[in-house]
Amino acid sequence: MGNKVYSSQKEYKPQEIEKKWQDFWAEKDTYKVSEDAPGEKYYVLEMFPYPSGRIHMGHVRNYTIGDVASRFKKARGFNVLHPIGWDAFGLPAENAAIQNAIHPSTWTRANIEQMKQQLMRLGFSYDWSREIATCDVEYYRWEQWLFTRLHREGLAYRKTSVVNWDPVDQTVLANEQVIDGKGWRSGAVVEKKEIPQWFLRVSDYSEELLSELEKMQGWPDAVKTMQKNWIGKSDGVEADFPVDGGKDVLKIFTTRPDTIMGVTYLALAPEHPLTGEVAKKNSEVADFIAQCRKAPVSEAEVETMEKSGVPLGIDAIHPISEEKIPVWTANFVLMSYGTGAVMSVPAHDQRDWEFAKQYSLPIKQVIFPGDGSTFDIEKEAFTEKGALGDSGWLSGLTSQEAFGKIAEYLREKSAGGAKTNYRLRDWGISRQRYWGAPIPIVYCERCGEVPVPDSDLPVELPLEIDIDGERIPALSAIESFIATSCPACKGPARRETDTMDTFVESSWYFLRYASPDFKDGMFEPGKASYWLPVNQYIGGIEHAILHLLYSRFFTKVLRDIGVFELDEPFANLLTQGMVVKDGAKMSKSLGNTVDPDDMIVRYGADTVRMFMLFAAPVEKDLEWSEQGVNGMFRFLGRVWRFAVGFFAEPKDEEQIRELQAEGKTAVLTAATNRTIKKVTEDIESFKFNTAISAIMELFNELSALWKEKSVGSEHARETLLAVARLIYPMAPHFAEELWELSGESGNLVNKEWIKWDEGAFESAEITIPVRVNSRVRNQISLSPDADEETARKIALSDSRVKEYIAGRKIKNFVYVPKRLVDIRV
RNA sequence: GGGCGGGUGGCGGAAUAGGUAGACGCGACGGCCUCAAAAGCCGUUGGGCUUCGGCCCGUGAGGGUUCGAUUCCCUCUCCGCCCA
Repeated sequence: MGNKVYSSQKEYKPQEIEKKWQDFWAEKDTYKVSEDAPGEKYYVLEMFPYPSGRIHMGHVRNYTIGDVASRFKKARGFNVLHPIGWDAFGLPAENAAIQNAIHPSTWTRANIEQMKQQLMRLGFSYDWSREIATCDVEYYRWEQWLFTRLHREGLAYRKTSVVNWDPVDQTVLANEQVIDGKGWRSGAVVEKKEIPQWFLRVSDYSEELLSELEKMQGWPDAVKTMQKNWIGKSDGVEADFPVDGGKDVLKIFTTRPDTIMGVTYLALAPEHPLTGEVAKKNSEVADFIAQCRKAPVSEAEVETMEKSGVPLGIDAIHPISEEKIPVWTANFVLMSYGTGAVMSVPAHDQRDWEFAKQYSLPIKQVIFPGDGSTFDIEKEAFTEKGALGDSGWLSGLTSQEAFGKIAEYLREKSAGGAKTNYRLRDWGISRQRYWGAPIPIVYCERCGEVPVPDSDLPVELPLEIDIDGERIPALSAIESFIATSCPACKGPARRETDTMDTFVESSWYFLRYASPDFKDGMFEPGKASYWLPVNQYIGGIEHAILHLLYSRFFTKVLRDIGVFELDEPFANLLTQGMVVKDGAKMSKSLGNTVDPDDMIVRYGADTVRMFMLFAAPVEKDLEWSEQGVNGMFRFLGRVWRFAVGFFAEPKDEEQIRELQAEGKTAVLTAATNRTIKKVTEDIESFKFNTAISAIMELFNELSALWKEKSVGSEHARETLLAVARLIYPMAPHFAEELWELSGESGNLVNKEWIKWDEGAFESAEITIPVRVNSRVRNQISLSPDADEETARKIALSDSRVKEYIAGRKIKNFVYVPKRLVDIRV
C-alpha cells in the first residue's frame, strides 16, 4: 500500500484508518477461502442474525468473539472458514408488513443490506462470497427437498394436536413462546386449540441425543445439563388399567411402580379421548373440559396452578389387585406427556395427596420408612422410597425390589412392563404464517397427502400477496398458489398452506456454508466433509436447548437417510453472556439500547471491539459502560501516539545505542516474551479480558522504560511490533496501520502468529517473599532452581527476617520453589 | 421443589494442581498544561491506626483441614440463570 498519509497524524483517527483497511480487505478478497488452501481446516461459526433492521450490541459481542477466534486461528496456520448469513424468515417481517404496508421480502432485504454494511464497518473477517439468506428460494428449496425425504421415511408426519393458540397473532405458539399463559409477542392470553399439524419425529432420537452428550467435551456443562433435562429420560413401568364394563384400556406410565398398590384413583387429561367420550353424556365433565381449554398448558404453569378435577363416573380395574378404581379427569394431567393418564397414589405423591384431600378421596399408605420409623400420612405424602406393606404378595419387598417384580408380573400378564419414557416431544413445525418456507405437500381427494416430487421443487412462496394479518393461514388467501394438480394422479388437488417453523432453516444452515451455491443438493458432500463439523460455534445461551438440539437432530437424520455422514455438528460451543445496561438486558422496550453505529462513529470499531472483549469474561454478562469504552479509546490513543512518535521522529542519540549493559533491556525482552506467551494462551482459551490487560501492561512498561531512557530503540521497536501483532485479532485495523507505519513488509492479516522465546524470561534470579508467622516481612532474591538449603540460608540471613524471628526457635520452615518461604516461630 | 453458576475495593473485574489478594481498566481525588475548556500528562486511591519506619483488619456469615485458604470440606445466607 505504501500509503502513509495517516502517519503524519498525531492523533488517533480510527474512522479514516478503518475505512482504509476495510476497503483494502474487500478489494483483495482477503477472507475468501477454499478447500484446497494449505493448513488444517478450522470452521468458526457465530449464530447467524435475524435481520431485524439493525445490529445490536449482543451481535457485536458475539461476532467480535468469533472474529478474534477466526483471525487468531488463521495466524496459527489454519485454513479458516468464517461465514455469515441471515435467518431471514419469521414473524417480525410479517408484522412490519402489516404495520407499514411493505412486503416482508422488501423489508427483509433492506434490513439485510443495512446490517451487512454495519457488520462491514466492524471489520469482521467474513467470507462474504458464502453469504446466504434462508428466504432465498435456492436455500429453502433444499429444505423442502429434505422434508419430502423425511416424509418418505416417516420422520415427518401429520397429526391433530392440541396447540397453544395466540388469538391475536393468530398463530400456534411453541411452549417456550408462552410466558405466564400469554403470547410472547402479543401478550394475549393463550388458548388451546386442536388443529392438524406437521411434526418431525425428534423423539425417535431421544436416546442418541441424550447419550451423545456424554462424549461432547467441547460443550459447556450448563448446556449439556439443560439438554439432558429437556430430553427428560425416566425409567419406569407402563401398566394397563382396563375400564370396568367396557373395552377401553387406560395405559398409565409411572416412575414409582412400587406404589402401585396404593392407587386410589386414576386421573385423565381433559383432552383424553375417554374424557371426551364421557363428556357427551355428562355436562359437568363437558363444562370442565371447556374450562380447561382456556387454562395454561406448559408444565411449569400446570405445576403452580390450582388443581381441580371431576369424577367421570366410571371405574378401572387395578391390574394386580383387580379392585375397582374410580377414574377422574384433572387439569394437572397433560395429554402431551406420557399417555395422558396417570395413576394417583395420594399416600406417596404430594400432588396426588393434595388432590385427594381436596376431594376427600382415600389415601392408602403402602410404602413405609425403611428404618422402621412411623410416618403420619395425614399430614403430607411420604415420597421417599422404603419397604412395601399392605401390598398383598408384594409386602416386605423394598421399593427397588418391587420395581422389577411388578414390571415382570405386568409383562407376563400382558398388562404392561418396564418402559423408558422421554419428556422430549416431536417437533411441531407447522406455522400458519406467510413469511416462511412452504411445506411441500399437496392434498388430493383420491391420493391423500402427496409430497411434491423433486421435479416440481421448489414450491415457491408467492410474492404477490396482501398481508393484512386477518387471513390465517396467510397463504389460504392465494387461490393461484393453492390450486394445483396431484403429482400422483394429476387430478385436482390443493397445496398445504402452512409454512415451516424458522427453526427448520437454522437447523442446517451451517452445512450450506460449505457450498452455498451448490445446485444439486443441500450441499456438496465433498466440501461439507472437508469443513464439517464446526470447530467452534459461538452464540447466546438462550439457544442452549431448541436450536442446538434441533441442529443435532438434523445432523443425525441426514446421516441416517444417507445424505451426510456426521454424528454431531458442533465440536466446541461457546455461549457468551448478554450485554446489559443498568442491570437489565438491552432491549427496545426498556429503552436502554446503545446503537453500535453511534459508537463506531464516535470511537471506531476497534475501540468498540476491544471494550467488548475487555469488560467481562466472555461467558458472563457484560455491563455496558460508555466510560469504559472511552477508556479503551484512550488506551489505543496512547499506543497510537507513542507509535507515531517512535516511527516518525529521529531517535535520540542516546537511545539509538543499545543499552544492554546498564539498561533494562533484558527486563523489557523478558516482559515481551512472557506477554506473547500469556496472550497466546489466553486467546486460545477465550480469556480476552486478561489477554488485553496483559497487552496494556506490556505497553505501559515499554512506555515507561522508553521515557526514562533505559532501553534502546531496537528493543523498544521489537516490543512495539509485538504489541501490534498481539492486538491484531482484536483491533485489526489499528494493528495493520501500526504495522504499516513501522515500515515492516506485508500485512498482519497474512502474517503468522508471533512466537516467544521461553529463555528470555527465565531469568537468572527471581524475587520471592519471605513470610514469618504468615506475614510477608521481606523479599529475597535467589535462583529459580535453588534448593531448600540455599533458600534457608538466604532467608535467615536477611536482616528484616532476623528482626522478626528475634532469636526465637524456628518451629517450621517451608520453601516452595519459585513461590515463597514461610517461617513459623 | 430440582439443577447449574455466583457473592472479592465506589464500579467492571484479576489472582484458585492452596503460596505476596485487589493485576488491568473505570470512577474519584490532588497536581501540571491552558485566558478558559476539551484533550493530554504526572501522582494518590480496600478499611483503620501510625512516632511515617511501619502495624492491624480485610475476598457474603460461621466453623473445619493446613506452616499457609478468595481457592479444599461442612453448615448457613443472599443473588442470577435454566428447569419443574
